Amino acid sequence: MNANTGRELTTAKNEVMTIKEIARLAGVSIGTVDRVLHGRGRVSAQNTARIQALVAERGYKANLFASRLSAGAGLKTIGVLLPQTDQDAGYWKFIEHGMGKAAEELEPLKITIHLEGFDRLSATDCARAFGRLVEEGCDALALAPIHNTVLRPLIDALPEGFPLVFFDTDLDCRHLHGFVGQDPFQGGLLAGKLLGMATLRGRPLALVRFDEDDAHLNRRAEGFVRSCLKQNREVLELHQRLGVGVEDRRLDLAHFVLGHPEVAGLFVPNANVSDYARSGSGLRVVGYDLTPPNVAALREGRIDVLISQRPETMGAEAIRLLSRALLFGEKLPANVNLPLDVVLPENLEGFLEATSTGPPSASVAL
Amino acid sequence: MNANTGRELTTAKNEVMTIKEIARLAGVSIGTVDRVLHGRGRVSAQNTARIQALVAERGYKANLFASRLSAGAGLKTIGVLLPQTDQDAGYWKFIEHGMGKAAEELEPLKITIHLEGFDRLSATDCARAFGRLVEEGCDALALAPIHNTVLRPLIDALPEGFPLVFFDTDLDCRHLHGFVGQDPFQGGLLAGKLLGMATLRGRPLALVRFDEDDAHLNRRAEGFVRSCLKQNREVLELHQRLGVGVEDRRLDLAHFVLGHPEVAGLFVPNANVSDYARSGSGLRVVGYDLTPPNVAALREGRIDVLISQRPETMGAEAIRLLSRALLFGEKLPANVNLPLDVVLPENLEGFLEATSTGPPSASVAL
DNA sequence: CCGCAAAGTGTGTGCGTTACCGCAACCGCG
DNA sequence: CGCGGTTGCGGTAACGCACACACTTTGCGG
Repeated sequence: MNANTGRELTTAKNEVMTIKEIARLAGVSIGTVDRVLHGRGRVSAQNTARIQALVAERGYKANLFASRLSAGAGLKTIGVLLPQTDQDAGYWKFIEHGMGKAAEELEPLKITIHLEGFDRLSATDCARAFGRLVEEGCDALALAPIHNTVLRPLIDALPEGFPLVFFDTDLDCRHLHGFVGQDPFQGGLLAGKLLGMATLRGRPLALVRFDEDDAHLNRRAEGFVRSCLKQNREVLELHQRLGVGVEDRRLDLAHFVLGHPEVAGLFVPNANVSDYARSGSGLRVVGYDLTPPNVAALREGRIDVLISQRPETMGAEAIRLLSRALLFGEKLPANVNLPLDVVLPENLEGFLEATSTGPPSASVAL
Repeated sequence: MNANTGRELTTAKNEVMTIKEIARLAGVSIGTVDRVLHGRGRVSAQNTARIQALVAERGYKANLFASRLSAGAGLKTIGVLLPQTDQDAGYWKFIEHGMGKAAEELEPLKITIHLEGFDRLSATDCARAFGRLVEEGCDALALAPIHNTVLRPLIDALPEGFPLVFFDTDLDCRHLHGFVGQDPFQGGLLAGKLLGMATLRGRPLALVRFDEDDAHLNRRAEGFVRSCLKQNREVLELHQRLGVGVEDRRLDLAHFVLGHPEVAGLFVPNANVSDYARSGSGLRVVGYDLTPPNVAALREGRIDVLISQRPETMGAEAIRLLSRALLFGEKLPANVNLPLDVVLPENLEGFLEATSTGPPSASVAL
């Protein structure tokens, strides 16, 4: 009989503690225990101490079902703050979709999601949306802290222990929180490596630089440059003004290629990569995100590799993290480090089908 | 005010139907409604009809919390059948780990997992383990149907509607079931493409063929050959006997390389790829699975790319699918198509950290 | 010494479902 | 007609927790 036969994956505690049992052991009534558990005072110091000791010692945990049943409507709300879904080439729409999937799963558990969108270009609009969210009286918050300077004081004003999760971008604040996202530097490294594999040794590589002051983008670029250094390759930069149309970008690219015929590969560190997809040149192209135009270009062979951050997974995981915190009192921080997905035409379908709400890391329907 | 402001992701039904309400509307007692709902008979035909109509019409759904609370012990068990975790280079151990993660999340929901391991090389042992599992009286089953001929009749003997999920390999049977796994043919295509990117055009590629009669492996090999055809490359095959040690494999490889100096890349369609990692030759190597020796070889640059099937996600998803079926009565089939992960040293960490229980597809912590 | 408040504690009810008990009406048989 | 058995149904006690309320004890001022 091998060691793998007939095992349980969870240590079944055959003795489940109930409030009644704790009360019996402490020699008080369940009312008193209840008051201690919920910290509503009006209990003598010694009883408080004894009950707390018993709870810790016997590992009492409230029965989730009884608890949620008795809590009347018991409806919990998760507030979500993210840019309008038509911005950033639909990137946020994917995230929202993942959240919707998670929300469906959570419906039987009486958890609702309340979305507030803001204009990505307006910090004040972001702050206003945050205000609306707080007024709603959410029980937990998930947000993309893009406008960190406006948001930080607002976040710091939240009550301590308030369940909070950031996604896409992390934010350093004094509040304990979870994070769901990707390592941008590593993504740049990866892009460099992929272009290195696909081009002849020694040929220089190019990088598109956007004027935007986006920390994420810059870290990706840094990673890319580092990778080129490791490969002893020259890096050329194609500077790109903001707010320029596709036509201009193509012209700029064509001009750049003419001026640097030796360049063998191009890295576009964001979702705009389809604007730089090759038309005639032999330039290898690597970019970010599975937006519709990018997917089309990948299928047509005008982009070689896309790095995906699995936005639906991101949305779903953020919601899952918070639900577990709400339902089971699971404590944050609990981060989810999303993998850097390498997408080629050959494995594209798996990423598209995968409704990709799935996570790279843990929860139930929770 | 934009369309993205203040939306709910779930359609909140403000009027929640309870058994009591249904009973009132039908002019009977809740006991009668309960009997109809659970099909325990002893209810007149017209009452049965009326109640069923009301339930359908008003969209009554049992309150999960009340239901599980009253169900006394209420403990549900998911049975899992998989090979012993020390076989296949620890591949199954990863799956088990993912299941353990999911089990942890599910503990508060009173769902337990019961594991039965079998010897991968013995079909009869597999059948015996299945028997033990059924005797245990599980409420749902997750299994890796490797020995399909022995298992099919046993599976067909399960009661109709029994929650059933296959993982790793799918099995065609008359039972409705879910599946969690990867497309092997597409994986072979991907391997071909990656080797194509990393090697000079026109140079031939090689494929290791194992004697084993494994449908999964063969499909991967087929995909690889197809990819080479598309690239107009010759494919050479390195036949490998089963049960041969690492030393012999290395010798065989060295011999092969000497005999075919023009070969530029090697595809090993399973987790044994570290045995073929390059020592001195310039052969590019692509293989499968993030086993410890493979990960080490990838880090050392002796393997170029690993394709991962994210076994922990597989395990976790299988469990999640079943929990949702058990808890919410979600109906199967519900498949999870796992993406083909492309792993290079640059994005390796994301896959290792990611505890990867996360899914590529949907549900709660459930 | 009474009244009154506050502190400390227990009791009770409700949440929705399930399981079980038992009543009433009807059946057929001796 | 009386009796046991069946069918159809209502009633109700858990399940464990949360909350409201009522009760007892203490302390203090009048």
